[in-house]
Amino acid sequence: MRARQDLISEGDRPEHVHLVMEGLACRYKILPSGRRSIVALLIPGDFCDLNVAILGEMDHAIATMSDSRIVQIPRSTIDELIKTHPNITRAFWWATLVDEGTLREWLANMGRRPSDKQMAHFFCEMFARMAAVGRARKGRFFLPLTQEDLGDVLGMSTVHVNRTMQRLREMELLDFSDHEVLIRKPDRLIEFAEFDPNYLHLGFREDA
Amino acid sequence: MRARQDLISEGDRPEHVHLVMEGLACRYKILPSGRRSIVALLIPGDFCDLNVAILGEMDHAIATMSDSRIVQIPRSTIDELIKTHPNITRAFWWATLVDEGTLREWLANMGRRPSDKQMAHFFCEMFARMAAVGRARKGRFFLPLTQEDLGDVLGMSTVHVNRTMQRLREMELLDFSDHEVLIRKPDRLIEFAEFDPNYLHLGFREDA
DNA sequence: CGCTGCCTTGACACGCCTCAACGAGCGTGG
DNA sequence: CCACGCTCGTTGAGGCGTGTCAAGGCAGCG
Repeated sequence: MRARQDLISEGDRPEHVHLVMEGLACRYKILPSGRRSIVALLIPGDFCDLNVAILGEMDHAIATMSDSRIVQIPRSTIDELIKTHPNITRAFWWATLVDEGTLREWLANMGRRPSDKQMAHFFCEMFARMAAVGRARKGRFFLPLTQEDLGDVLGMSTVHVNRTMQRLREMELLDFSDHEVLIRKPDRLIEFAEFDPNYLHLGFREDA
Repeated sequence: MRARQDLISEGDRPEHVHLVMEGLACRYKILPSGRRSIVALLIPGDFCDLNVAILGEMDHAIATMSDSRIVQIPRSTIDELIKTHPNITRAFWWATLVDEGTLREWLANMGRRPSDKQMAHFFCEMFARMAAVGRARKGRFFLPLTQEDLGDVLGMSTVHVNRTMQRLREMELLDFSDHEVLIRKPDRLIEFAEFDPNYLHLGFREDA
């Protein structure tokens, strides 16, 4: 799929479950005021809408951020797997629980951290996730977001995103330009952001 | 359990899954700065930590807000159910997906709404949820939170919680004192808060 | 060449936080 | 029985963080 296209809209009851193979997508909501809130980013390996298999109706929309490769899996296939393969069901469930953990972290991050730490924390998370699926090398990874998108992720205005980024750059923690992130001083960034990846449950899946 | 006690702490790997029968509990995180963020409220009928059954380790803590009645279910029982009863697994999964939807709504709420609407939205949600489990009558329900707690839910300071509440009271939308909420003008409150309960997936479970 | 999208900057206003103090209710102990 | 200390709600003053508005620059592209 091309960049900036809706995979699914709020209220849909799609017949397929989507899985990101390549590229970047996001979950978002549009509020009555017209403002957008991005509530999750989906990277290769992430399911977009396992919700649908269970809940039926989407309570948010999903769109691509960049050109992406997306796999569609018929809902009936998922249903079948759930009925017959407890282990796979468990894995699916596991995936949604990790999503949930990430949401909690974002919520705490947004509610109780100053904007620079919040932003730093976000980049730490993306780095950890991208690295976990082999999409980061030497502190570098591709992140096709504009500053406006970032604002919708972090809940701040574009102007403030811009200024906060400049501060992180001046602190020599990271660079972000041309859709590429470069982590300059990983240790100091992690320390500054107070980043603890436990909520991502990356580990070696020993807990599954 | 008595009020204000931890059911589970971050990092625990408890042997039981907890279910709230009576009272109120919350999920929360303490940030390194010492600030608390409450990321969910658990009312009668809510599971506290199905996470544990799948993920193993808690990435947040859970505490009671009021005296509560809590049921403990051995983890092994849950495991057993998952292995042998796809329908029950599906129901558990359903529950965590609803939690997730609520988190997304809180996130959008916190990031992109002014504080008065955010607060109004929160009360709408609690009313809807309490009503759904028969804990609300005539626009009244019990909510054992202090203004400080509310601040940790909404991501604002106690002082600002206080002032925002006064505004909602002056608008004659609702009252909240002595741990009791009274919705004065439900229609106007819902309109003001731009509340749409779809994300709670209450319905009649037709989508399950 | 003139779009258009995105980043950047400045000025200004306001929302919200912090600090500080006070009052009301309430349980506890003298 | 009253004094005390606690928690919680309330208020005021002042300052900083962020949002808004507006303008300009730069690169890509038709």
